[in-house]
Amino acid sequence: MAQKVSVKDKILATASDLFYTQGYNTTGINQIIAEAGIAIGSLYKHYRSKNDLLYSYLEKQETEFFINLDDYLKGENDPKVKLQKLISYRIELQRKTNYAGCHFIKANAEVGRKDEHLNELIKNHKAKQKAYLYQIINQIYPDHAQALHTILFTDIVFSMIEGAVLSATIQANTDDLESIQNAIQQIVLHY
Amino acid sequence: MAQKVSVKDKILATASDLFYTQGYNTTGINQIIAEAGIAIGSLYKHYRSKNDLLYSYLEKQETEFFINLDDYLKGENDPKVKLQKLISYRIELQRKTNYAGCHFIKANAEVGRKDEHLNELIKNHKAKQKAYLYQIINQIYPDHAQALHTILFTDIVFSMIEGAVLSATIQANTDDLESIQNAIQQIVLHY
DNA sequence: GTCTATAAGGAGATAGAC
DNA sequence: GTCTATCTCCTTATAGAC
Repeated sequence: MAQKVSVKDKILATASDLFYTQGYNTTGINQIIAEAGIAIGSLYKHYRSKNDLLYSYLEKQETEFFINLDDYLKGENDPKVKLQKLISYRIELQRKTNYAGCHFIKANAEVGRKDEHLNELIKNHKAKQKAYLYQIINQIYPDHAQALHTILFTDIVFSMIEGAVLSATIQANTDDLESIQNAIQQIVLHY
Repeated sequence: MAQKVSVKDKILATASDLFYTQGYNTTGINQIIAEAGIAIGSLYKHYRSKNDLLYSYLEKQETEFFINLDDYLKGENDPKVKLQKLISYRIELQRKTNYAGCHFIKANAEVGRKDEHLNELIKNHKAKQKAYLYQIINQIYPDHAQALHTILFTDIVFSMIEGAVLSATIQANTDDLESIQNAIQQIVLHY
């Protein structure tokens, strides 16, 4: 069973790349089939519509994001270092993708809340990211005896990361991501 | 000189509203002229292209954003209160616009850095926002004798605001904006 | 799986009459 | 300023032959 790279996977890989780098609305079906080197009949055999392709793209990103993050943090036990590395993970991702930003934020800005299914995918992803962060911060401050409670600290760190990733897509650099990494490091070491 | 509302202004107002609420790429020229109740000939008499309309829209937003912010903070002298009110300003803006987010971030996500002129407009706006914030924070900590330097503190507050505004567009609420307002309040009061 | 043809509609933009 | 006509091109999606 299975060829090396199935046609279905090739379609999704090409569409994903185009949606991410040049946007969903400005990517046409014809461009997808041309760059994937497949026939239009094959595309509509595997995917009902362009919208269906968008969902599949984000569902795959959702899975891969956390698999790669787990892999990146594997073997690290100090939660303070984990938090630093979580930001390093985002920095490396931005550099690798030429500062293309977060897949989900981009889709949100292009399509928005009109599409309920899409909005659910995006909200779920962001909730998972926040929960992941909470779990690390809770290990740093297990007794909650800090100036800022764990939940509130998670909220502000989450917002910082979101804002700094956004800034990377505008400025085409990781300056703000490095700033917040530096500041969070200082906060965690001193308090 | 001047009618009550010039045709040129009406075009820009309609286009601005549509670009902001439903996006630039998904808004057509025909929709703009229909909702503005003007003729297509008039549109192209005042604006060279749809792209030209996008620039004019953001240039006007740039001006209005700071005029309204100045007005909102007018009469407030305590920099700590100013910082709180600056975030309240963003919270009110999001509630008023049904959580449509930041005009510039949306344009950045839809068009991106491909359009150099657009990217310049966006970078300038964000730089001005940061400078505005820096000026307030510098009044709070004029001697810099704090754990976090003024520049670094400005960076993280800026990222927090950006991230929390973004979150408002995804969640259709101001929870994260209120969280960061709360946290910043605590930080400023205690340190 | 491939190919081509085509439907049905929308896009941005221009030109000319009034 | 208004109106309508039109140009050219592109869009998503379907159908059928091979």
